[in-house]
Amino acid sequence: MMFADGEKKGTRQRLLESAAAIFTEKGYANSSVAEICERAGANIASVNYHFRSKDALYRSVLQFTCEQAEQFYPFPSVFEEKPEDRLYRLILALLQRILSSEMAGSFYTLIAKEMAEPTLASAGIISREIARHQALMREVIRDICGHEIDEELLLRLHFSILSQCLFISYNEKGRQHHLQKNPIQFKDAEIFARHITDFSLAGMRSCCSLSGDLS
Amino acid sequence: MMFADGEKKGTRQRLLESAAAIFTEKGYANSSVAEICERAGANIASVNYHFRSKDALYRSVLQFTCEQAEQFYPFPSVFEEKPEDRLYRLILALLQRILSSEMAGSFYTLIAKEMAEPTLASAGIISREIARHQALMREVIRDICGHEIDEELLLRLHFSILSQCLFISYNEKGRQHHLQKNPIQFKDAEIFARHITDFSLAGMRSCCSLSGDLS
Amino acid sequence: MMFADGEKKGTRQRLLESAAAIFTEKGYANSSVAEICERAGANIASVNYHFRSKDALYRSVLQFTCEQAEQFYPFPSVFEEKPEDRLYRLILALLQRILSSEMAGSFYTLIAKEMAEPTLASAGIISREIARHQALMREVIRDICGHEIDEELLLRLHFSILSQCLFISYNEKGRQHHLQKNPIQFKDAEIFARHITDFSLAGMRSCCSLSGDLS
Amino acid sequence: MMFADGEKKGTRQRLLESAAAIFTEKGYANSSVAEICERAGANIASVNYHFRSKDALYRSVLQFTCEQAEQFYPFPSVFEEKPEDRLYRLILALLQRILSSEMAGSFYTLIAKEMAEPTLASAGIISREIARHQALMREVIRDICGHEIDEELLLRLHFSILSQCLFISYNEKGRQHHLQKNPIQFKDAEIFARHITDFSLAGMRSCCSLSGDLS
DNA sequence: TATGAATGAGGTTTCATTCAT
DNA sequence: GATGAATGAAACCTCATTCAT
Repeated sequence: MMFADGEKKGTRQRLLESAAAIFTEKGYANSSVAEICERAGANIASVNYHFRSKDALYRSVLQFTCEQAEQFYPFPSVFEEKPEDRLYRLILALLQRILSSEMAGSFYTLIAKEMAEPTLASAGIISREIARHQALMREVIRDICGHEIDEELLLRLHFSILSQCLFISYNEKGRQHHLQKNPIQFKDAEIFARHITDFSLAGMRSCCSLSGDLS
Repeated sequence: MMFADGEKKGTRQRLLESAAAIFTEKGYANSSVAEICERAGANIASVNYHFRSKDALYRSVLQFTCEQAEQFYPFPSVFEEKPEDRLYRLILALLQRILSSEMAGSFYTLIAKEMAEPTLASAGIISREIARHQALMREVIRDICGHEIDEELLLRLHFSILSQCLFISYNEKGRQHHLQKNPIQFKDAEIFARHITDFSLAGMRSCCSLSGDLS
Repeated sequence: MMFADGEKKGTRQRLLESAAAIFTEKGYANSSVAEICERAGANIASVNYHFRSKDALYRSVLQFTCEQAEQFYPFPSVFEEKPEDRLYRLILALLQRILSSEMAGSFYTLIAKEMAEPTLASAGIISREIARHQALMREVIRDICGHEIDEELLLRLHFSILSQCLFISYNEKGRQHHLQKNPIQFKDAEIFARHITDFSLAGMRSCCSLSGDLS
Repeated sequence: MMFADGEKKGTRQRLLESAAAIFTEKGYANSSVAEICERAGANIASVNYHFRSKDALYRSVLQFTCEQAEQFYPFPSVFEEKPEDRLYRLILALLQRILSSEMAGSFYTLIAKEMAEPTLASAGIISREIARHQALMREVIRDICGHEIDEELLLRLHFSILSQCLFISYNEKGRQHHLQKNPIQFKDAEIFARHITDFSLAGMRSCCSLSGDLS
């Protein structure tokens, strides 16, 4: 059922947004169906009515936040300018997807939580989406390092870049609590993207030439 | 009551080890006292007898795994060889602490989980230990980049290195499930440490000279 | 969902009545949620569904029995006959509230138990209701002893009267067991009210004139 | 086992005193064996070792506090002065037994709690001791009202006096919390005894003459 | 004589889910 | 299409008691 702008959102949609926010904040295990319904102003039975189970709701949330992220902060297309700029744009989009408060929840924060404490429920969509992003990233890395790059090295470079990006999601009460004085905000996205890009560009080039020298 | 080496361990110790393993595997919220006791071959009330609560048990596990890590894989002392080698040793020790299967659980995996989904119970020991490791890392970075390095940049460099190390802990069912074909094993620690070191050394130097150029 | 008179009561109401009876009989600490649910023919989780906790159920029971008492045996209005008769009616109403078996539980028996072993949960409603009854009682005492009566004396007279009334609640297995051959029943209420009134009237007058002589 | 003055008290004695204090403060149900042992500086198994069970410890505490009360504040012998003075002394001794802080616990406070929430464990000693005090009280009442007094009336007069005395024990957190501004202290015992005596003397005389008139 | 360790029964509470309307 | 009531399983915790030394 679709609503025109300004019309009242349906219960299903409100549940989706409420759940997205709460799962993003607390993770799957620490979120209760009751709390999600309460924040959505819906009946406690509505989750099971609309989604069959908490588990299925979670999967719907992954789908929903994934689409939202794609819509708000699309990844740069492959056919663009210099690879260095594409890398920056790719990293920036990732950070924005994590730090933005415009969306109901953050798909990539959920992904980061899934890495730490996987919910078997997630398998499908997360793997698919990561693969999609990975393909873009590998393309960029190849453009920078040369297409003859070793597969193992490619995996590791992707790993190094991705880990820095997802680590950004451990904000507020997690990393910030132990490491950071001030929480990282959306407006810092560009600065951090710049840093990660520069850091990683140098890292990539160095690793490639080392590897090249050896072979 | 004291036991000679090799003799049967006391219940408290078995609980500690069982809990370390289970918390490391599943995280705090997904672990149940019943399961911990069962694996330890202990009565379900024994957690309360020995530790007062699940929460306090968790804190004891943090303490225990922290000490174990320090004992098995100590960080390199400050008074050592070249800074580049010290960086490598620092990173290697971290990866070993995460990947080793010799210990009952992994303190740094618990830290990584705490970053993703913080348990307020953790505050003390984790902050303290992170600060300790951070101090060592900052010292190395300063030795490499020069002691006049900007504080903001120092924070970001530490962030970039640490994120790669902790991300290694998202193994088995997490990252591995979505990213990796094969789980990372203890024997890979040196390879990965080498990679992260090289990648980060280049990143650091590049960021420093960029920063230096600007000033 | 509404029920016509005589129709089956809702679970919430059955829980309230069951809890009122059991708390009145055994006190808070000796009553278990399981027993309350069993007597109400309800699931053990229903207390939490309807009242959130045993504690909150207890507060609801205080409220419920208080209203019931007020409805069944209202205190005499201030604008009545001679003060001596008002005193009698006030005391009688109190005893009836304690001894009646028409109501699910006895608010004033709960109050008496709270005096002996206070539950911090009770504070609000009990203090309020006691203050209400105290105001009525002080008014009567003043009418009998003269309005210039000393505040200290007023407190003590109220104390002497109230203590006799509440002591009546230590019935069945308490006082009766040690002091009384036969339990005091509802039909004895008038006899006892008569006794306490006469005893206290004489006491009040004597204390007042003694006090008057001194001044 | 007896100890000379100044010698270290045995565990059994320390348990008795600790239990007396805690039972007096919280009542049987709200006191835990663990807390009693802790306050006594004894092992948690010591209660069962020395007394067989919590229940048996409680009975020992009743016995112990009863003897202590008798020793510190003996009731006036029957062969004394005027009945009015004897009544005063009887009431005063009761209040002192309740309010004194010299003793490890208060037998009469325990009695008052037993009235509100009887522990079947208590039966024996409490009935016996109450009967003893009742006999003294009845003797006094008879001396004042005349020995031909009606048995029913005698019971009621005893009831009226005793209820006022025991009500004093609902101190600190109970009655005081709802009724009293300041807690009643040991030094107030005489004032209260005076009040209860005067109040009750007048009540008794009035009830007797009323009863006499009727007959 | 005494104790630290351990236990089992039972308590309250949480929670996802199902039922009946 | 939606909901308030109800439920069963399982979680954590408390506690008096017992065991083994």
